[in-house]
Amino acid sequence: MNEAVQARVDELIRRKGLRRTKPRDAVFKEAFARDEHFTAEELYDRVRRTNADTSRATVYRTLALMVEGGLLREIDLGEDQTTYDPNFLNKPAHNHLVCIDCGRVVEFEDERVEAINEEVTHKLGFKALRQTLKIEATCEQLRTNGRCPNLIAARLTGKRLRRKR
Amino acid sequence: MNEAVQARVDELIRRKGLRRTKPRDAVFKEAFARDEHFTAEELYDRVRRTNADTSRATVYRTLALMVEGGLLREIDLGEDQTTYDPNFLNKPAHNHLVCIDCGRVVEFEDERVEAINEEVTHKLGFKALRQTLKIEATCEQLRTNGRCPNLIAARLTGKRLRRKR
DNA sequence: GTTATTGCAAATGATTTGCACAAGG
DNA sequence: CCTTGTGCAAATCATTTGCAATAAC
Repeated sequence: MNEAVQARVDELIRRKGLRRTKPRDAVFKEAFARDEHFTAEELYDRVRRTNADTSRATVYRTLALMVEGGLLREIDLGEDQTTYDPNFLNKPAHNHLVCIDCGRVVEFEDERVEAINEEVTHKLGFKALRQTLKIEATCEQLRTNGRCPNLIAARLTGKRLRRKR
Repeated sequence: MNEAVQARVDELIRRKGLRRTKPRDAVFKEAFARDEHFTAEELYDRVRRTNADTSRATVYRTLALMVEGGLLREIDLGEDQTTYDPNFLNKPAHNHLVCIDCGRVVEFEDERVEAINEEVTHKLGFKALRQTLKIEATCEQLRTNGRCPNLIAARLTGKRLRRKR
């Protein structure tokens, strides 16, 4: 959790008149410890490693707080569980490409997409607030070489590649 | 349900070796009776009006069938329930703008967005399969006039405007 | 006749919530 | 102190599933 994030957390605490508590701080910290997306359960597991008495309820409650405060964004990766993205503070308008072969998620930015979005939205009589572009794609490497490092890694870690329980 | 949709349904039935049943046909028919998005529960209600003995289970099962067969797409409108969009057969690459003031959803197409998506995706080493762009926006009419017909209508129908149970 | 399909009710699973106790300011 | 925050367990609620009965082909 860098200074910029720290500042946003502090501001959130202040603005909402919240109290500083150990469990909540542990969740804040863990959420921004890496730039990876995570589910509530994954974050819970991570928090528990250093803070064994934190409850799921607190994790969920703090997640809701961060989303409402604009620190975190919920993104739709086609999973049944909600996925949280901690990278919007650094890259406020980034998009996601999801590989349906290996499940890898690549973030990318492109100001042209935004410009067009703004234009279209304005033409329709609205004012764009935020946007999410998700591209589902297949892996060229896999198609041409018959193999892709991410797919191999995903299989090794037992990662579930397609949606639904 | 027009001929084109009918043909796709027939093809799905044939390709999967499914049987023609009354409950299932009722769901197919109702799903494409209008070009509006719907939730499973809404579709269930609509189906029940003409086919009072159809069960929720069949509605869910048929929805899954249509999604898998590419007739319907699940879209993320920020609701807790899954929303289904029957318009991808006619407009395979359309996008959604969601007004956070009144909840109205506007569909739009723009080939420039697609072109850029293709380019970016290719550059990243993937091949785009499908994409979803969701723009969350505020209503200019509401901001300047202090009122917007959709918001009034939404309030009248008791439509829930923001997410979560 | 077989096999797919259905409706029902029970199961599932992520998320939320009520409540009594603990901790922050 | 006086609230806000917490953990726990129970509640929710959309969706899925097992199963015996029913309908396709």
